[in-house]
Amino acid sequence: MFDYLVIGMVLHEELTGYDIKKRIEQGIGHLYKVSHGQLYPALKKLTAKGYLTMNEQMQGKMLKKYYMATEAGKAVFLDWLSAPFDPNTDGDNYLVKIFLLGELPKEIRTKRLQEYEFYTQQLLGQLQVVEKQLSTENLSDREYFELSAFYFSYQLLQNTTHWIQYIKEERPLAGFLQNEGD
Amino acid sequence: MFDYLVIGMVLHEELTGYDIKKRIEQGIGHLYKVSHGQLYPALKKLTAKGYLTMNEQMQGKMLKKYYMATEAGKAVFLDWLSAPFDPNTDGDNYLVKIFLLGELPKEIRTKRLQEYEFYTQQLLGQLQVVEKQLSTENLSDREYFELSAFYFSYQLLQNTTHWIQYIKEERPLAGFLQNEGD
DNA sequence: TCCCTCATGTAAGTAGTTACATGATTTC
DNA sequence: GAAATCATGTAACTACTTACATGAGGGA
Repeated sequence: MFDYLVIGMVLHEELTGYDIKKRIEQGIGHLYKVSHGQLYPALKKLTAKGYLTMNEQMQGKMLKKYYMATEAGKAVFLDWLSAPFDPNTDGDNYLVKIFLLGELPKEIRTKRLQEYEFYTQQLLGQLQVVEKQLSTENLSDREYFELSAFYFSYQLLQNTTHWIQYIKEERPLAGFLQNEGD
Repeated sequence: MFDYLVIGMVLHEELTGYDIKKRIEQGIGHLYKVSHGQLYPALKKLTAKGYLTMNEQMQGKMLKKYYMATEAGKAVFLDWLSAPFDPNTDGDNYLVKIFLLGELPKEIRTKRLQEYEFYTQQLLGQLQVVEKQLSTENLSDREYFELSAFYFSYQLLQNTTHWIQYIKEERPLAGFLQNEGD
């Protein structure tokens, strides 16, 4: 998963390890952490496997290593990204896949987003059933805060569903946050 | 962190490993995963350290092991939970701490929630600055989906802030999801 | 001159997953 | 009688974090 994300960063441009880390952080850094102790060995491994090429360049006294995906790298990346949504492996970190989804042709992309949407709506339905069975009155402190975590999950799922519906239609992002209430 | 969560589950009642896993999953299972290959060794370790007691009981032909926190266990748990909010260690998984927050006296609890709120609002402010500098027109497919991930983070942070404000005041949970738009 | 960012790497240790392994109880 | 759930454990492997280690470049 992390390997695919790395390959996905260097499909169209040469980047250094440092750049790759920054790009990931700028996009999904609030929800996905990368340490450089994880990244540099991964770059080595992916280069050895033939999924990346490495191109050393001197800049002043600094030796920089620029990486880019090979054809083999692009192929395994697209295989991974094209695969149908699987709650077991994609349930967490679906955000990573969506972050990269622009690399897929529109038809496949839409299909994948429909699967994500279906999945989140199913989950939401399950939480709605649970929610109806809950008693939210006369709660102890303990119960109040335990339940608050449930409501947090519930809210998150609602908003995720809303977001997927929005981007599935590729509606303009500028209006995304304003339209919360519609 | 996981260790404290486990101790937190058995402060007031004896539970089996299996029960502990279920309780965690029911509360925060959508956002925090527990494997039993992680739990059973942890129960052993925490018992060896003197933070839990273990009490074996035969039920039919099944040997069940009931765990409960010792005074030492309760002490380290409360130390951990009472500690001021630290973005480095609590930034992720603040949900775990809030899940257990009912164990703290109201004053400390409120102080901790104010810290969480302050932190999320600061982050939100940062994202607002970034958002204003973004151009969201004439995006390539690639750029559209990369940015969509940014907006997801943004939305999440907005909702988290809203949620923290809500539970800080201990307002009735039943009304939480309805009041999205106010 | 100092500090921050850029830039790359290793290595020890920690944590976690997955599969292996087994068997009882309950529900349909 | 089959399937799902209850119940506990180990062990190999994988992944990740953290600290160690080094140094250049740019701006105040």
